[in-house]
Amino acid sequence: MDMSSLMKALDLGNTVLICANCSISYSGRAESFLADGDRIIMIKSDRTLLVHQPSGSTPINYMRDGTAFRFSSDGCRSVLHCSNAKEFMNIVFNRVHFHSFHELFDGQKLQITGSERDMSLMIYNTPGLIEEGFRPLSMEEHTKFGFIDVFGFDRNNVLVVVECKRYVADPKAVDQLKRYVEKVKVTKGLSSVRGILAAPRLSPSAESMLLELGFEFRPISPPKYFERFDSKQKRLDF
Amino acid sequence: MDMSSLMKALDLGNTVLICANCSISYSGRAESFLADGDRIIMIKSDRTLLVHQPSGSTPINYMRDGTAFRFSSDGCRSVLHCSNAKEFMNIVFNRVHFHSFHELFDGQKLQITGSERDMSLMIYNTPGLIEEGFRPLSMEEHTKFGFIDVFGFDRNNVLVVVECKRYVADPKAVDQLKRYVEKVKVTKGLSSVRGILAAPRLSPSAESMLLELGFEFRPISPPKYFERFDSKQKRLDF
DNA sequence: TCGGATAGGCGCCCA
DNA sequence: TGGGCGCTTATCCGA
Repeated sequence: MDMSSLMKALDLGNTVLICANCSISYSGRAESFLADGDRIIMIKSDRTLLVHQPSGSTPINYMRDGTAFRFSSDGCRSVLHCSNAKEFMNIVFNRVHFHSFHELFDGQKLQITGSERDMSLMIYNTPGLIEEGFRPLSMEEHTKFGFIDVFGFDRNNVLVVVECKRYVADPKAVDQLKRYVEKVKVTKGLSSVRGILAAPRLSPSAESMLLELGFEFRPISPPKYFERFDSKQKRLDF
Repeated sequence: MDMSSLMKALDLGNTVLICANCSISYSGRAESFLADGDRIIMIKSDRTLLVHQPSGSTPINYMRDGTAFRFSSDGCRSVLHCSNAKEFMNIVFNRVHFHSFHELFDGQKLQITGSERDMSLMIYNTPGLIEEGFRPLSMEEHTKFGFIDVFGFDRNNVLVVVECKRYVADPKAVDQLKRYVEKVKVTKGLSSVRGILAAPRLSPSAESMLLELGFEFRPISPPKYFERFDSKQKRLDF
């Protein structure tokens, strides 16, 4: 591998692919070592470095954007030294199977639907999903009461806090709902505030926690969630 | 790009790299679309697919391991159809800049220190980090009381639950500690159990929550954490 | 920049 | 396989 051409490619903002047998040491937020093996190394134009093993979705090692790179060689082996403000990584190459540089143009962002926010929006626009007579007041109230997903009154004018989860609601979700309900109680000086957890489904311990706290569950899925796979789910078009 | 050779490479368990201008549609756990741009596509031997833009550390699109791939072409454009049990993805190629296949051998796992578990271990082995007279009983108790990091008695034989966080402890960490303390109280039938949060630092709202609950904070960092960068931090050698 | 929360989170361990 | 949870989480969004 021609080191100077690689460094030049990085300087030009190219994206670099290297396929090599190497070992990797990391020190920073933690410390790690990865013994010899074949990996794919990707260095992006923003100086993010990713090291991928031949299986798994997450990189086995990585450095965040803005990393500085330097090559060295002790005759026998070449080493890629990577560093940023708080971290170091050394990649020791045994053999480079392959490498290439690419100038890539991509300014696109992912357009996505089916997030937790979309779920909040659906409930806000169709309050009957929670119950007859539910009147949402606000969405994503970041100021007075924290980060409440949907917030409103029930038919008896009792305040309701709704927490949405796009997948199985677990104990953490109940913790979170509880925290928001407490916050609203204190802020508003109320003794009674309802807590409702809206999610496709509840985990067992989340269910027992919810019961114990006197909170409620609504089986609701994010819009478009699995619409193609679960024909039984009623779909609300927005 | 020769589609049949690519499919053959995948069948052989090779790892595939493609650099191409493409657009991507996804439907499954959510629904998304990514307009035309240059990306790096990686298909691993376990049939994980990753799509990387020229910046950022996370893939912009991906399919999990065990995905099935099929190519099609309508004369003008070729399309890679990806599917697994619950998800679909279509990658529509405008132009393939480059592609290659690699047979990779890597059975190595990352050896890492500085995790939350290492922090628990450090406290378990050096109880004085919590306070004089602290006697740990168990670590990572997964059975009776949940997932408590460190669990023990103080000098007055009062039960102590310690929750470790390797970075800034936030409101969720306090929620978690609270949940464990409650669980122990109920399980053991005790009225008084101490809760201690061990972390390098506390977020503001975590601090006020902790205070309100009568819990305590210990400024402790995971072993080796930033040892190389923060010379002011007292280091305990293990 | 910091704080708080979500994520198509992923990956690991254990029942 | 599903629950529970840590992560060198990353990323987004608002103050």
